Amino acid sequence: MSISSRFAVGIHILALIEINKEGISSSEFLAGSVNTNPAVIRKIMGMLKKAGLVEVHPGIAGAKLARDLSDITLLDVYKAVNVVQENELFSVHEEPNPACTVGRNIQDTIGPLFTAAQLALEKTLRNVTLEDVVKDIVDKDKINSKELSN
Amino acid sequence: MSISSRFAVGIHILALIEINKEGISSSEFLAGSVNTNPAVIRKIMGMLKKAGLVEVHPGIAGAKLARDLSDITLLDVYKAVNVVQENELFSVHEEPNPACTVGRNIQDTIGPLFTAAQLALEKTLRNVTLEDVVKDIVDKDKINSKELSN
DNA sequence: TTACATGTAATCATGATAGTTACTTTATGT
DNA sequence: ACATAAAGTAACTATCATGATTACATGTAA
Repeated sequence: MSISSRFAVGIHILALIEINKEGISSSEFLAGSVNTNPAVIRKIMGMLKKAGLVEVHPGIAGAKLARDLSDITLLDVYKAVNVVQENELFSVHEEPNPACTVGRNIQDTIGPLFTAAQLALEKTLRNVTLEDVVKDIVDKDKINSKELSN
Repeated sequence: MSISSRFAVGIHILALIEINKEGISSSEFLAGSVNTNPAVIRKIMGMLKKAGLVEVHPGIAGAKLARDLSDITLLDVYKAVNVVQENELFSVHEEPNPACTVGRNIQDTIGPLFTAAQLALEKTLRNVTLEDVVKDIVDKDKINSKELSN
C-alpha cells in the first residue's frame, strides 16, 4: 500500500509553476518535468483548480498559482488530490460478529485511535508550506551546482 | 487508497486472544468473530508470529500472546502485518526530469517531509498498547449492556 | 478559420487486497 | 499405527486503484 504519487506530483506541479512564473506552464511543459503524460497533469491540475490552488482556463496555455506560496500547505495539496478519503486512511473490516464482545466493540474502539494517527500525520503536513518547499528546492540546486563546478 | 484492514484485523485477533484466554483461540474461532475465512486469519497470524507477538504451533489448536498486553503497541501490530513498507507510506514519482530544477531536486526535498509525516503517524500508534485497546473494548461493552438492560 | 491548449472520457496493464479452495505438515488421542 | 484436527501454505479468483495512453470535445486567440 502506498499513498498515490498524485500527491508528490501535485507538489511538483505547484513548485514548478512558481519557479517558472516568468514563463508559461502548460500541461505539456509540466509533464516534461514530471516525466509523465500531459493528460495526467491535466487531471491533477483539475483537482488543484477545484481546490482553489491554481488558476487555469480552457484554451489558454499555462497555469498560475491562485494563492500566495506561503498560504498553500502540503495538507492543502494532500486534500486537493484526493489521495485519501475523509477519515479513511485506515480501513476497518466491515462486519465483525456482533455476538462477540470484541466483534461488537472493535470498530468504536479502533475508530478514534485511527483518526488520531491520521490527524497527527495531517498536522505535520499542515506545518509545511509550498514556500518552504520551493526554497528548499532552490537551495539544494545551488549546492548541487557548486558540487558540479568543483 | 486505504491502509489494509489487515491492521484492524490484527488488533482484533490479539484483543480476542486476550479476552478469550481461558478458551482456545483457533483460526476458525477467530474467523467467526472477525467474520472472514480461517485461512485469512492464519495468514495474518503467520505475520504476527513472525513478529514475535503470538505463539502458535502447527497441529496444536489455539494461539497465545507471546508478550504482555502492555508490551504490545499498535505500532508493533502495524509493522507486523506489513501494511506499509518501510518509509514508503507516500509514493513519489520515480523519474522526474533531471534537466529541470524542480525535477532534479524534488525527490530529495519531498523525501524528508514525507518521512516526518509518517513518523508522526507511527509515534501516535506507538503510544497505544493492546492493554488500552482491551480495556476500552471491555468498558464499551459494559456500557452497551447497561443500555440494553434499561 | 486555423492552430493550439485545456477538459474529459474510454481503455489498458499492473499490482494489492480479500476471499475461497484444497492440499501438506504436524500433533494428539484412541 | 491410524484417524482426527488444526496450522501452514499455495493457487486461483474477483474487485479495485493507479498511472499511462489515446482520442476527442471544448474553448481561446491570432
